[in-house]
Amino acid sequence: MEQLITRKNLSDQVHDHIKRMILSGELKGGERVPEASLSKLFGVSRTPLREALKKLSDYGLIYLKPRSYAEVVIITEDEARQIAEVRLDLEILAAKLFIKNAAPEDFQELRNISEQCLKLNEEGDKGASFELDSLFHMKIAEGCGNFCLYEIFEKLDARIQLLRLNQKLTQSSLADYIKQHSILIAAMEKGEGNLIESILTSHIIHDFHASS
Amino acid sequence: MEQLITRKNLSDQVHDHIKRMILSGELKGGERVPEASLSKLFGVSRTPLREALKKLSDYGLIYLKPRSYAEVVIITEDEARQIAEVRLDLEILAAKLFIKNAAPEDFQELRNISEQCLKLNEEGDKGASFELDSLFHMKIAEGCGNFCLYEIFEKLDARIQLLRLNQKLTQSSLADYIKQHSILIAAMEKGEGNLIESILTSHIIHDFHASS
DNA sequence: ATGTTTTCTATTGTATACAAAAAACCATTA
DNA sequence: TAATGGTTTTTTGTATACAATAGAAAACAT
Repeated sequence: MEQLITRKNLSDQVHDHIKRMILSGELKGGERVPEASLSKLFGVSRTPLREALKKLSDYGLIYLKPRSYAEVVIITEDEARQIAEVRLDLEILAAKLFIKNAAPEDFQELRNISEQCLKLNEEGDKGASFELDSLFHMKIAEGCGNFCLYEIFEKLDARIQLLRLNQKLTQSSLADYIKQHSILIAAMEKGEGNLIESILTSHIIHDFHASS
Repeated sequence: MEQLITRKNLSDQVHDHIKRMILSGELKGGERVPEASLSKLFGVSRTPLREALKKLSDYGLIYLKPRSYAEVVIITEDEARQIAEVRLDLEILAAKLFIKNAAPEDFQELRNISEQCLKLNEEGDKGASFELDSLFHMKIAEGCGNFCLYEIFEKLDARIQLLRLNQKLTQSSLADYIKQHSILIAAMEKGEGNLIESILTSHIIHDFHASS
């Protein structure tokens, strides 16, 4: 956690940069990611770039074909289904732990994020709205008090964001989706486990169906 | 999956080797892992070694203090609790998916592993017995048909094995633990969800309590 | 024209050299 | 003696050069 402040080494910077390029759609699925050209683009040597690519590969964002080229992954429909399956299970766990461990401020933060997410969607800023949606779910993972679970969410989140890129959602359908966040918060505050499960189930299914 | 066959690049070999050194206790928690001396030990340059260390760091086996040294992680009691918490949840998910997706041969394989695991413990070969215990749980993750879940298990498994090193368990207590595998298999064959949950709960709690 | 072999080129894998920073050491001082 | 400051040493961060291999292109045979 503490190196988040000092992290100035090129590997991590490059990693974050390429990650953003992938998640913004600048680098598309299937596109090749040659070390040489990217290192020239960023003005760094191949060493930190290789380390960045390896990490991206571990996080499932690029496919590192050994002794050959690297390319941005394409998430198949079946993989998306599997990710949603695991995600639903873990979101339920995270929400239940959140109830036990979160402070009132954490709930307030969720409300703020949720409101802003909805507002950004109304303003038509899809990209920023997506980011806040991710943040909403990550905040639950953070507030649940289980760092191991948070790490798993981090890895899943990258691939979920990648899936979003291929979703063609209308603004109103997205609004419905985002509004579920408030319902979830309410259910968590009341501690109603069954309700949480059903809300999340419909929430994640919504997410998955939109992508397939 | 396919590079498991061809993987002959030094980074991965070194990674596996160091991982084994850590999980066998040859490299103890808190011990420093300097690049230079290890690269000399393995007869490779620092480049593949660095890549191996980065990966080990991503898998939570070593702590890479930026611009400083690397050391084998020490899993605190609280972290162990968190890992067990997530693990229990995911084992239940995996077992339920296993029921739906596994072939009869998969069940047979579980039985074989479980039996051999028990035998090795009776023979006093703790290390090999532990390995088969890990394999048992990994086979469930493999057979459940969700690769994403399998990947998460892979990461958790490394840390769980590390925890085992500090457990001081008697042979008979271990035998009790291993015997629960057969009960779990039976419950999975009958498809009794509630029973699976209670078995796994006591199984994982056993694991955790032994480590704290 | 098509399939196969061969050569070439582009790209990754590895080693090494140098730069930068942190940790360890030691002398100095209050 | 404990604390402090500067110096040395160790260790990591980065760049670059060379080796090896896979993919692409070209030459060849059928």
